[in-house]
Amino acid sequence: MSQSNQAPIDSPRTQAERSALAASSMIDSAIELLNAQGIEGTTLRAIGESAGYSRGLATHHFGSKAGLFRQLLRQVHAEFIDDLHDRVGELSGKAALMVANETYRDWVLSHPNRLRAMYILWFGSLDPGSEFKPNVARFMERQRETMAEWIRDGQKAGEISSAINPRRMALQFYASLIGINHQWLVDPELDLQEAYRDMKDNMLRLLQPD
Amino acid sequence: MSQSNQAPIDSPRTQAERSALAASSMIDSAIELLNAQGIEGTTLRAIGESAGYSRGLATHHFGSKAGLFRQLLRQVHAEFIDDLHDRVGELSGKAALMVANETYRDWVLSHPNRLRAMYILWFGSLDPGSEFKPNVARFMERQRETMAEWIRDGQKAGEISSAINPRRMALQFYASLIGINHQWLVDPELDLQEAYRDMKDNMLRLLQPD
DNA sequence: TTAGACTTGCTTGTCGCTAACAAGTTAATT
DNA sequence: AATTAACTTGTTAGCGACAAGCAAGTCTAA
Repeated sequence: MSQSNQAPIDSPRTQAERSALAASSMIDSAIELLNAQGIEGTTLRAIGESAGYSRGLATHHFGSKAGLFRQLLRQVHAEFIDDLHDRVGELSGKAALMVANETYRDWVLSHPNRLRAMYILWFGSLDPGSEFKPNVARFMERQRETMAEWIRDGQKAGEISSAINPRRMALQFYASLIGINHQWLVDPELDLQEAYRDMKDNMLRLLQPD
Repeated sequence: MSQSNQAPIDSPRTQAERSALAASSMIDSAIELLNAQGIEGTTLRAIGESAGYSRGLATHHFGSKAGLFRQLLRQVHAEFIDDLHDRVGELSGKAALMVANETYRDWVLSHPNRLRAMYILWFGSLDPGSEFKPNVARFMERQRETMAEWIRDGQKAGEISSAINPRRMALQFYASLIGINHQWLVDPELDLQEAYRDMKDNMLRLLQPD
């Protein structure tokens, strides 16, 4: 297998830089490998070597394969949340929900490999033995709570039906998101943008006060 | 690891019976192991031995781990479809959609291990290297098409809004189902029955003619 | 019916690969 | 120069997969 990344030509001066670069290169390699080969094909040896290092460095840095995936998820989760936060800004209620929908859709287009890697790990995480399932559960719970908060704001503003239970409706919305992305991963022919548009329309319809 | 199943005391007389019993015992063992240990922990050795046979029989029967999972899914899919068909009967339109929802919910209660094993494999199937992804994709596509047909019937009968695109709405409904089950698997504390009830209410609301 | 040939079900031996850990080497910091 | 951190290499147990062999069941012919 050819090396898709290379060790830096000018090695960084400090240990911290050297270490950080190695970790980040290996995370990037892992994302590419997850997209190309799946979880099984993403071996620690392949991660290290395709990042330009030895077969053992990934283990040394992350302790275990699960440790690496945990770190990978932490990073992608943080990137997504930062992006979402920037785009939602001071919005709340319906508007925030719509922007969140669009942020997801745009990630599919702009960072498809990162999103796919994240979902591959999410869906792989429900193995009873999985060590990073708690990370996934916590992230999803926080996302749902954020959505529920937006719904509450929208109710106060009168733009969302007060008959709705925010926490439960957030769960339904989040389920739609996950289910759509799953079906897209299983069948890449699926028109994801159309599905996102339909989901958005349905959400608006369900939120509307009578 | 103790053996949860045992080889039959009275060995069946014919080769065909012997073989069928072995295959079925190993599939059952695999379902239990998937629930207890996940995909990784479900080794071919454990499957064979916990069914009362040798470490090599699962490989011999199913060719590979993927082959075994393929067969497992084929069986569980068939069981589910049979059950669904029995319960839906001659119903169509809204009524059929509601019965399908209830059938799913009841499976969660009556065959939790079978359902969980199925979902573990579904979610594990989107590995690029997965050999049983096509099975999953085809099953889901057929289920969606069945739902779309019910929606079309409901539109003809005037009980479902004619503004709806059946194929696309079926995708949305199916996504909800998958997403809810995923979140339940990640967090078993989640109130699945409540989520199913909410999903049903939302479906009715979305289908309703203006 | 029954003895030997044949077929099928099952077990054991083995190989290459993996994750993980330990021990060693090289590079940076003090 | 001494110490610490980053990285590489050696090694082990366990995995899936395949091949070879053994045992149980089935068939055929006298």
